[in-house]
Amino acid sequence: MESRAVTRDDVAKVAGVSPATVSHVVNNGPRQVSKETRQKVLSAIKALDYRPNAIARNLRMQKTNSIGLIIPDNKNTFFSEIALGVEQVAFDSGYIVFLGHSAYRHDRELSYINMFISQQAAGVIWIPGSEDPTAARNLENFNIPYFLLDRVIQGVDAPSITVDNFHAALWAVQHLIELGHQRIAFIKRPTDLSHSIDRLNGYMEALNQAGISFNASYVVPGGFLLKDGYEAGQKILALSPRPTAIIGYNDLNAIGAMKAVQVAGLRVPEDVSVVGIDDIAQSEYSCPSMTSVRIPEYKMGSLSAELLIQLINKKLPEEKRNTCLQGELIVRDSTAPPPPSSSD
Amino acid sequence: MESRAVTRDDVAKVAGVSPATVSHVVNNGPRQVSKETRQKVLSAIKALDYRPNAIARNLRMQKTNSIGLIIPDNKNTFFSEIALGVEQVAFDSGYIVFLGHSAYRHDRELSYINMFISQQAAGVIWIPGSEDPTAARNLENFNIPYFLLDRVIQGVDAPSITVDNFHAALWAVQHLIELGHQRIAFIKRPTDLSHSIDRLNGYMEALNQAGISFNASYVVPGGFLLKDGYEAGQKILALSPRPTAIIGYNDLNAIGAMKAVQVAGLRVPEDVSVVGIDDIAQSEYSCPSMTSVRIPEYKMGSLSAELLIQLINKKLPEEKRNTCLQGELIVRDSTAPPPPSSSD
DNA sequence: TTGTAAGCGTTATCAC
DNA sequence: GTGATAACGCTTACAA
Repeated sequence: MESRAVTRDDVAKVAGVSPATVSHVVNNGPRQVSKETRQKVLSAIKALDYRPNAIARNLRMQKTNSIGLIIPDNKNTFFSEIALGVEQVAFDSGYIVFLGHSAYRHDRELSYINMFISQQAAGVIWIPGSEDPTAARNLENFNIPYFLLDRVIQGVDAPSITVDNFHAALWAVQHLIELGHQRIAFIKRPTDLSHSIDRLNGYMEALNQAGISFNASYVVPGGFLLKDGYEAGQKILALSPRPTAIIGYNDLNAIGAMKAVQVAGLRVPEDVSVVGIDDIAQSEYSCPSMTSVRIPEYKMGSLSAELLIQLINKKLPEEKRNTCLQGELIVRDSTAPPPPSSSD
Repeated sequence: MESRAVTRDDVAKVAGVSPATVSHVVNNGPRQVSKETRQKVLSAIKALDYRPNAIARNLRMQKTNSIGLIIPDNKNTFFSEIALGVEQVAFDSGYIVFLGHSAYRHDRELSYINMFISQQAAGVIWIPGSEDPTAARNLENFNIPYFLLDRVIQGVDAPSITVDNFHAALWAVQHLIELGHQRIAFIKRPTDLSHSIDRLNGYMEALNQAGISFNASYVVPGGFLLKDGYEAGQKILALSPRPTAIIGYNDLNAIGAMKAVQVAGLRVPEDVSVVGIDDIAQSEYSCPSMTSVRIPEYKMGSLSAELLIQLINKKLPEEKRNTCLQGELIVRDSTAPPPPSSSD
């Protein structure tokens, strides 16, 4: 039962050929094998149910076909769709994906990077959960190609795929301003990273362009879950004068904020408009009155895998080294805002 | 730049000791190393930034520390939480996870199983997307321990962690019957697997126990996404006499059905009650009036990894080979149903 | 067209 | 307490 695994030499023995010939049949080259010999080898392989040992192959070839992927949290649909995109492309290209969660912690990030180095990963795709450049430097020291996703790290000049977060937020605010809103609240990420800072900057720039003065109390921190948005929404609704619109820095907290509005007995969008940045929670069904700036997260994953594989094969064109994807405004609340209240 | 990787021999040379000694320092044994020698080795390791090559180690040891995981679809929160649970436990135990998506297709499932065999995975965790036993047989032939998650395969006697789907559905229906409902519709999985059959059986058994005759037209197929539930909900609302309650075979299609109810100008739960099986979409915020039977999907993932590792180490107690987890009824709509319509 | 053998970076079994 | 050396299963240059 607990018998030794079938190796290439076993196949060679049964087929009555040399081990090298078996290799050349298995790999379809680089040497020619006569039709007759090939047939003998193939039937021996089938008879023994021989599976080439990828570990031995990897050691000999000094390279693997595995790609390391680190995302902060697979519970967050934004990241799980990215992981899906990475896996699909990797699979189609014969790569296999190691999945790690950083939980936004740099020590876990670093552990995974070090594991990937040990495992001789062919490349790494990675959504940084912190600003620490150590992990990136490690990969560089070991010449492992990598792509940063969604966020960049200050001082690290690496291949990356990001989203134009500045314009995503800018468009969201402009949309609301066009509808006549003046008091626009913004739920921001509690601990800032490059992408959340960009969104906040887009928010401020849009206000600035419209000549609306910035009110710091309208910027409320909140996590990215429904309950976080709910709580942030409650804080926002308690402000005076009450904002007439809320932008969530992601779609889930926007939906949570929307619930807070409804629970407070107010209507969306007649009393308070809500806009989410990103739209993975399928708002057209769950929140038909919520406008969103849709971010192509699946595309981020699939594209990053595609480009990483090009990078591994040293075929990545320079102009694709840093790609920035645009979000798309999906308008679902065309209703005009309420008439200005007395304090305006 | 493109220099050869630092190996154990390089470290030995710099430290002025033999390669074997380096190994024993790196692995903390099995041999004793004098404090002085150890220090020389450690500083050489640091100076050269030496990382042991896991591939070479795996080949020599004839085993790896990787676990293969196959889920149908990472976009589905149910599966992505499972993946999260698996990864957390694996990481804490020093294992690394290969992630594969089957997309419910057996050919992809089989491809991944074969990749895992090639990669000499220490174990496999796997949510079967089909009833085909081939993949399971393959793992058995290669003595790779595995756990089936969420579903079982007919004719395959394997370690498994499942959910008591029968009672999950039974409780959902009993809850509705207690509220006075008689016409209860059920959104079922379009293509049946063991777990969805169990849910349907639970539905029928509860009706049976309550002496309510089964109405086949009240069982409507629908996928597991919001839009699928929305469409199934529309079909259900068009039935005559109209059901007063809808059970979704998962929470997302239940939420979709709820939207259909609202769009039709009806109230939830006064006109139509909705119950979802599972509750990962955080219904307390997104659908405060939807009752759910919560299924512990994170626990499924973490427990499966824990037990798989025990199985790998031949320490799995027989009684833990097949575990069935219970769902939990979360009641959010205590409102009584509308008075019976004329046709009753 | 095929066989032989070196070597990938480890661990483990020998000696010393 | 330490140093040589034989595997592990494979790819591939070199012989035949």
